[in-house]
Amino acid sequence: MARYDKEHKRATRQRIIEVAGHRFKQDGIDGSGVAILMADAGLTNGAFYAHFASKDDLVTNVVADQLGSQAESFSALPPGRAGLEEFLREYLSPQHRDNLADGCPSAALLDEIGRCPTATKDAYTDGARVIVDEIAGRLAPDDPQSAWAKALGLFTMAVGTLQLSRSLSDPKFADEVLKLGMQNAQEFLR
Amino acid sequence: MARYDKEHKRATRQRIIEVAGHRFKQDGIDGSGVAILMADAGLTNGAFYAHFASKDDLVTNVVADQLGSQAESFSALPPGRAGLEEFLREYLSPQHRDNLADGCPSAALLDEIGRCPTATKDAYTDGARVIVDEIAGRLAPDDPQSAWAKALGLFTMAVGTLQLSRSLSDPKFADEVLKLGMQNAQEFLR
DNA sequence: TGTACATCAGTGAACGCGCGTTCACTGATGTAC
DNA sequence: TGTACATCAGTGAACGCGCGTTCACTGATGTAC
Repeated sequence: MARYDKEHKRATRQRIIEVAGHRFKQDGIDGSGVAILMADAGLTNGAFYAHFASKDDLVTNVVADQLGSQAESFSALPPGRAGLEEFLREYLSPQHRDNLADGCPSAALLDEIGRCPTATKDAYTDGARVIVDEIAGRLAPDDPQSAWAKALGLFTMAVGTLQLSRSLSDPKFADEVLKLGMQNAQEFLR
Repeated sequence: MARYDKEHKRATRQRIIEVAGHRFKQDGIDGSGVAILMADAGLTNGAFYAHFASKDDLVTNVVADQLGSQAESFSALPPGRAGLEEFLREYLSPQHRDNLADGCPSAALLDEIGRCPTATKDAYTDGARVIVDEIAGRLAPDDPQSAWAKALGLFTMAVGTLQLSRSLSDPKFADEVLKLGMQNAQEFLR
């Protein structure tokens, strides 16, 4: 029935979602037009609407995908606090700061997501819950509930620290912010 | 010599900077066109370039103005830690979360500022230094240096917490995030 | 095995619109006499 | 005091451009016989 492999269209759609994730984080959501996203995916702009109802629809899918990937990346880490500390060390590194496109979606997009329609915020809400759960579970494996405040503190401080370091034109100051951010994070882990 | 009061043009320029601050925080920098900024100021778009060299130039001035105002607002607070706690209580309130336009420029614009040209980041860098200094001075009046890490932790966590609360579609979750954020902030103040 | 056909992912030009920016101009103002 | 003039902050139409979206179409594919 289908002219192409059943998977073909699904794979293309997924490819668009992934390149859009990179582009959005690099240039912002408002700053990334549909035409360039499609060019990134090796397609022309007209094909976009065979995959998504609108740019907003894509944004919602990108947010879900990005948060999902980030949550998944936790499973590649050593278990418990050790893995969390490793995550934070990479998170608060100059490499992560200087590589917007491959980095944390929250740090790159959080204040734009705050202005997005409800559907997009829904996707973000679901994704954020999973990530904070994961952090809390590593802080207190026996009673994650009890560590939710700490987990939230770690998450928000890490996001804020990365954003701040990215907004400083003085490289020494920017590096210092990351270093002190890691110091504060370790305070949370104690 | 001048047809109008010497202060007239300066006042208009300042009015544009202030309404642009509100609009940028509400709709984002990319999301706010020059025409609507000028309409907000009660003017037409053509007059813009008598006051600023470009939109980027305005953005830089807005960032400096916004951070300066925020720094100034600290002087209206009670001295020492008590004032800091009062500030944080207002900062992490649902009212602040739901009032983008009058709120913290960092929470509303930080990841957009991270993508701005150097001149804008310079303005942000100067402004941020003053604010973190202010926080550190309240944490450790005798040796502000020693409290810089803590001050930075408080600032980044507060910014991240507000941004997160604004991005959640579940109102209970969003309120909980603010509550737990204040709990974490108090941990820093101890 | 070879040919005619139906499918449909993707093309690329076009839509109206708002963007940042330019510019010839207007008209209210303070100054000169 | 009253009139002609110079100033210049602000007007509003226009520029080329990229935006999100639409649509008639192409052409590679798998199917039917």
